[in-house]
Amino acid sequence: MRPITKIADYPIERHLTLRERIVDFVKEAIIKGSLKPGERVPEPELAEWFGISRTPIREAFRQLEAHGFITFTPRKGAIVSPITDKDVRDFYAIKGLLEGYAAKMACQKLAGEDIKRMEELNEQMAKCAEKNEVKNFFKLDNQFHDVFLKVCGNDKLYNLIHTIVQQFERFRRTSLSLPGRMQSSVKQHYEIIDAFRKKDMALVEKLVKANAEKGGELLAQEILKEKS
Amino acid sequence: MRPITKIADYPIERHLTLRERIVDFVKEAIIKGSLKPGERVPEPELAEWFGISRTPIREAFRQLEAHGFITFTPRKGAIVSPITDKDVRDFYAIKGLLEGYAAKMACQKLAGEDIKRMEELNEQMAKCAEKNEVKNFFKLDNQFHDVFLKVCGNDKLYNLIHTIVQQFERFRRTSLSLPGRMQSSVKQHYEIIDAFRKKDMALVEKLVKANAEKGGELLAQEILKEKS
DNA sequence: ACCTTTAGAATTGTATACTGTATATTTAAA
DNA sequence: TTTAAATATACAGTATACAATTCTAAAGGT
Repeated sequence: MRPITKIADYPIERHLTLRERIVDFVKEAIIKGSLKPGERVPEPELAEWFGISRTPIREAFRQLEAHGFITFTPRKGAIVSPITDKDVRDFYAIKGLLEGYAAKMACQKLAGEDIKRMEELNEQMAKCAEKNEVKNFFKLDNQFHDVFLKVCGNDKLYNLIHTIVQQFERFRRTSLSLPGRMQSSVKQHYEIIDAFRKKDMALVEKLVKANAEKGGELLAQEILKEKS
Repeated sequence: MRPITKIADYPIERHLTLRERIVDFVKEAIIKGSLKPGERVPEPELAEWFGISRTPIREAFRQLEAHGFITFTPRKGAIVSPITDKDVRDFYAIKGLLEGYAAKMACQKLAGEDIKRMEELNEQMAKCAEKNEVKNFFKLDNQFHDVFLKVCGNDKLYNLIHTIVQQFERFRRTSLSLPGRMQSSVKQHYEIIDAFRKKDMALVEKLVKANAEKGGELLAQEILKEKS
């Protein structure tokens, strides 16, 4: 018989646990917008839907709760965390602060090739802006920011920003689709790239912060509109 | 018969769920240091110890994991999250940034009575420093920072700083007990109060940031020593 | 003596079942 | 018709049981 153990030598496609799959699913649903803020997320319904027991779902809920995606109200069960315009402003003030700092720290370390990559990404974003391709623009924008966030050297900071941003992905897309927003973002990015090239730490920090705050402000207004 | 429903009128002492109690217990154990970084936290053992089933424990673990207290390794189970000196430096850079910003924002809003409270707290801290009462000093220090963190007006920021700080409580105490650390902290606080009184936003930000960074640096060194 | 295999122990992941409490609904009485 | 009480229902919390996987260790063959 052939040595079956050979299988072990190949990278085993680790099957996600049910809990992990539920986390991914619900998170995705919230981000995509199919689950709206305030909407109930009933445990038994999910269990039935997936054909599994409540146990892994409850564990997933704890994780989602801890990351701010869902909120537990004593005997109402779980609902998608509602977000007010103040929440957005608060969070984006933090995001701007953190990203600005990260950019400042990355400033010296940034290699020429990093800057080149940012330029390429921004050019692609410009194209997306022309064609009004929000989804692609969104992806590229994340990659753009990732360049200097990774380089800044503070891993905790990188993770923290990611956690924060993730909670607002559901609104960011609608914000980007506002008329002219993508174009103005591209313009801001060029300024940022320029500042990076000059290695002007203070300017980089200021611009990145301004970029975040601008986005936050638009988002906040968007949420206010949705509410009414 | 007397109307039993009257009972409902009184604030019912809501009993904590087992999960919540486990979370508190483990968190406390980690903070106090009875559970050390890298140490295993076995599910079945806790279950037996408390005389309960594994279910609430597993849910508690998800929460603790999400907040960075424990780490899951695929089939090793849970261990207390190890912390390197780099982790501390990274986190305190963030903390300094956030607290500095919070202080700056609070600067205008701070009432005379708030400043008075900070002064009182700092005087008590000075006494603790003399008597070398680390535990009390620690509490007062938290209250001191809470004054302007609450006033800053950004609730998310307040929560975020709390989450971060909590993870390092286990090290902060040992750091405070270093010779002269409490005294120097008290001195820094007086400078901060002074800046608040002058409503010098830039100075307040700078001092608060410096205060955090100083603490972080000492902590990082302390951890390096413990490692060796 | 060494490698392989296989049985066993331990541990995580999941399902099912039970319990207590709260909310909803229905029924009875004023 | 309104209110109050009682029953039913739904759901969160918890316990127990089982399945699947992995690590350990001992047994057997080369």
